[in-house]
Amino acid sequence: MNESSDSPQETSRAPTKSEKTIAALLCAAEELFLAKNYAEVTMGAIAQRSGVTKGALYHHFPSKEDLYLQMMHAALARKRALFSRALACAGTCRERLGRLIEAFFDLPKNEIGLMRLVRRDVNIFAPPVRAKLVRSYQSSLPSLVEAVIRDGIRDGELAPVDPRLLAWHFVATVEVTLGRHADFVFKDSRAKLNHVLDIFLRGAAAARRARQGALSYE
Amino acid sequence: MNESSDSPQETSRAPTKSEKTIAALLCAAEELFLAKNYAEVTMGAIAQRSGVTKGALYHHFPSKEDLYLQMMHAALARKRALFSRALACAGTCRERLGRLIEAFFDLPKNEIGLMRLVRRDVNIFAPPVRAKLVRSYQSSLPSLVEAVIRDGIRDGELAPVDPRLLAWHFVATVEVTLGRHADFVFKDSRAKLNHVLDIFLRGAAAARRARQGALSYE
DNA sequence: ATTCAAACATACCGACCGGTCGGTTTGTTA
DNA sequence: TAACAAACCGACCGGTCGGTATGTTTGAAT
Repeated sequence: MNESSDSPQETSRAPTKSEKTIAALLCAAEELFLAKNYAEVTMGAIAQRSGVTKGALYHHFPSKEDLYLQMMHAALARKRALFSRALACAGTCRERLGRLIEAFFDLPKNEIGLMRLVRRDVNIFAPPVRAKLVRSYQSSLPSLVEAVIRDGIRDGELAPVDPRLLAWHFVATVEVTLGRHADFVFKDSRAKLNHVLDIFLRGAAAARRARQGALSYE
Repeated sequence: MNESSDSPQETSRAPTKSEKTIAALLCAAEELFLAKNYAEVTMGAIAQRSGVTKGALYHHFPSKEDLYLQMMHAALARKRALFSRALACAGTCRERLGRLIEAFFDLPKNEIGLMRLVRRDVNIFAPPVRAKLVRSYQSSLPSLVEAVIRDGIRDGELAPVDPRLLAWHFVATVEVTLGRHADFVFKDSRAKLNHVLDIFLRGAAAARRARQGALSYE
């Protein structure tokens, strides 16, 4: 691997040959890991799809696991940056979460798929690696949501429930609307967005008109 | 395999030697598939844990995939029977769903784990098999919930949202409370139960006399 | 007791896959 | 253009695992 020119702060210079290869490998890995199970994706297949050989692959990545993790961490970092921007604006909790969902639904299919993939695949790695992956995922979405929810609770907009737990509920609610059936129920992503916010904030019970003036909890 | 004495209607007679072996194999498969990833569980390991050899295993099950599927289908059938009983009682939607959650939380750890396992592993099978697995899971829990929810909508207790979608939201809400963090937040499963019902029915928004005076479960 | 099929055990095969290694190309520098 | 290192190739290895072939035991019916 070449750490020589890899700095955490990306500068936009002309891409090296090596960098282009690495990018191609990471891209191929994304597609294949999305399409098939971890165990079924072979290093040979990844190399082949990248137009290089296994030798070249192992020149840049020390192992299959490392390739997967680098791919996933990069993907999660992209999401974190995107979602952070979406949540940066001021407004009510509902508005900010709406922005987030909007950004999420506007993502291309494969990018959304990666967010589901990581939740599916964490369990196949040993504890130390798994923990790192979980943290990476955590910081890419749930912890961002948690911050917004914490604000919402502080401002009396949300019920005083454990913020992290609420964040997970929110993520879970969004994830439900990613299934095929949801596409059948809602005509556009705007409808989905409102549905998610309504379900998460107001729940599934009926008779939810009069909720404005009531006392808050305790 | 011996289909000779396997009838859909189980009669309680003395278990054949072969049946005991099959049961041991299925049991071992459960434990191993729960503990490790599908690809990492070897047929040899399953046989060894059952106290037999690979030859015996392949005498009863034609393939690894088939063994996994039989194991999972049996597990899901158990759940379906249990949950059906829990939902059979009359009452409000909230009460019936409460019964269901109760039954769910009372399940031993490994049985709960199997419900999560199937959602994790569906993606590793080819479409025809996957579809069958999905249907099996679907009928073990979500479709039961859907029926209750349909009643709730009919009676004006729930908002007129697509019942199937609501059922998935409910399942997702329950699943969130299975994490480690939830055990840290709630002291007992009774607290968890009320939390799930509150979140699912009323949402996360404040401005509601949430827990105290309201009609909580039972 | 004989028989015969089901229920196992043992040894093995073939395929695959992650990873390695020696050698070759390519590009850069002096 | 000589020299050197990074990039890359492709054949190969060690090991594993699903699955099979074949022999041996059990047990119940005849």
